[in-house]
Amino acid sequence: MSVTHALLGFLDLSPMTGYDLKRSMDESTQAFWHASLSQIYPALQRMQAEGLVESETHPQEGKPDKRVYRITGAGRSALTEWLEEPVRTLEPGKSTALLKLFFSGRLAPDRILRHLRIQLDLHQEELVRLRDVIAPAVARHVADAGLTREGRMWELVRELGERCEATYVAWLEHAIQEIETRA
Amino acid sequence: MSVTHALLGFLDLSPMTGYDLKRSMDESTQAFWHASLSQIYPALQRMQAEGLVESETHPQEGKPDKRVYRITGAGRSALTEWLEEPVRTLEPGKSTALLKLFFSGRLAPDRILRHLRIQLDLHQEELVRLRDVIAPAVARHVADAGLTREGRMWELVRELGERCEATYVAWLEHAIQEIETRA
DNA sequence: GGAACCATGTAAAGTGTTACATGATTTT
DNA sequence: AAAATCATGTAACACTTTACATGGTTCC
Repeated sequence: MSVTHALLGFLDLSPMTGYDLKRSMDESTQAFWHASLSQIYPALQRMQAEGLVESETHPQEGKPDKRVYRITGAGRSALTEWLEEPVRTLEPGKSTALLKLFFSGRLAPDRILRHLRIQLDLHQEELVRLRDVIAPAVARHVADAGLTREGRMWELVRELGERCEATYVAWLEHAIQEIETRA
Repeated sequence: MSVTHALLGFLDLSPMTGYDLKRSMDESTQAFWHASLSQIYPALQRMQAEGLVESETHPQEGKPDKRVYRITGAGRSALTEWLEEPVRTLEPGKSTALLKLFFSGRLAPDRILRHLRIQLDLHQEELVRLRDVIAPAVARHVADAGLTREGRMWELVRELGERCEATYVAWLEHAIQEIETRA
């Protein structure tokens, strides 16, 4: 179970609530790692039972009490151990969009084109987000908190995201043209 | 559950056993869709109960009887319906390797480099496989079976795979150099 | 006035992996 | 002699998603 490690990674940067963790993920690792709140809350409880994190409750009015989690020494050890172990296999992903395209030979060309144009929009938006929203956010965060070594990693990962999305967009344009001309 | 649709997609091309389906997936959609045998066998039974497929048993000696599945009219309808529905959201994937890199700020640079070089090997191998194994396999299959429209889709998807792997490899080389020079 | 945000969680259902169980044939 | 291929499946476990439940505040 690797939600654990993702949460430890974020909690190693600063103490946070489950809600904060979800937001952090959505704003950074979203494209290659994500988790839902109903997965995060039980995971944090389990992690506390295992001694990887500890929590403090901050009472609030009109809202549920805020529960701030903090990584423990044991948690930091577990994180380091996990980080030091290299990934030795290619992890196959899942893409419904590609699976559909793969089997779309029997579909009418204009139906395929419609699907591809929807994908093009989505990936173009993501590309813009990575360039105009995430890139400055990483830069700001590094400048503010002075997390230079961490920031270098974030920027590297973001750069891969940008390159992959650019590749995807270029391929979609190519695929659309291919199908348009041969239809 | 989309194992169902993947299986329907393959069975629409020709009748097959569960074992065949697994092999077909491994040889084609593996990078963006996969399933294990212990997922495939129960799925086929469920699909038969739902009337999406039907099966014939071919007795064999020394081996378990071969059970060949064939798509039904209802199965073909379900497949078409699914194919015609466009994918309207970006599906976030999961990459343990990227998640680790994202949190590797505290790791020693040569440890990070070791991880990245392992990844480089894996992705270079995959790139070779796509170019030298999959590309001719697609071409052969199209020539043999004359599945020209399907083949065009397969080739398009393969091309994306190749472009993405090439991008990934280039980025890994860039990341390795970055860390080597700044370490 | 409604949507989105903050903030917690539970329960049920769905999906996927790993281990187990069998056993002949073919390749290394 | 060991490993891989062919060929089927079950059982237990692990993980994820969706729906439910609550309720005040802030933005449009």
